Amino acid sequence: MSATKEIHYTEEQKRLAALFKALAHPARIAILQMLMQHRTCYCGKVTDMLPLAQATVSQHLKELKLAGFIKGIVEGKQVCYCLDEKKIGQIRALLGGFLDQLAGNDRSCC
Amino acid sequence: MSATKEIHYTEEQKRLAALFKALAHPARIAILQMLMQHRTCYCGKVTDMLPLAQATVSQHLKELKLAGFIKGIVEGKQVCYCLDEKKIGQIRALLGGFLDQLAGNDRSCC
DNA sequence: TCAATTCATCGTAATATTGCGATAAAACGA
DNA sequence: TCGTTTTATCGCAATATTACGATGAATTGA
Repeated sequence: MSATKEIHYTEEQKRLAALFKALAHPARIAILQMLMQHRTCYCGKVTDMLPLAQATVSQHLKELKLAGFIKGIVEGKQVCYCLDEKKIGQIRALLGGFLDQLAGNDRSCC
Repeated sequence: MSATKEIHYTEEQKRLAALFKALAHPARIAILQMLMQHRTCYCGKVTDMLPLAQATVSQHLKELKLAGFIKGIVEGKQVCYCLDEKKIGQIRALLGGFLDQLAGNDRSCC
């Protein structure tokens, strides 16, 4: 086993992968699209619009929140979820930058 | 259970999620970055540069290929992997479009 | 206070992903 | 032909994800 084998992934690689992973489920895509379109973004409303139980939706919301895509503001009994525009801007720069590099590359070897 | 509960995810949501999932692992990010930087893109070379066994790398390459990011051209004993620029262009348009929508949104409710 | 509502968390089952060694398949060179 | 090299696939173990019902915590309204 060569020395390079010992090298771990870079922080950037781990960050990119984690962000992509947060988007790697149709339910989470659907939630984000929902938050783009509606103002009504209470957890219950989200649950109504997805083919999932409330506990499962709550879990997906938690993941999106952890990754920085959304924030949840407690409003009495309910929790209002909405897009975290500031963080999404940063995320988009990161992920978009990666995709641009990928597409902008001109090193076809085959 | 309401009628809306029966609704499945849209094809677009499933497609986006599947593409993001292909990028949701640091090893696959590393492979793509490697293919961006080097011309040498044989499977063995990729294996040398990752902290993974050959069988595992082969698996990751397969996933990237299935998702459309790379193609593998058999050259004698070896297989030359490289970015599939055409498909990556389409993928970038799709994923980038989603990210742009997400970021371009101005409906903060909180 | 009490019941109802809303959401999060816990425990758990089912499934998917990741990783590896062993092995198969294909091509090459001697 | 035979051994070597390169890559893919198989089988399996470990871990992670997904989903749900049950339950807990907080708030509201009666």
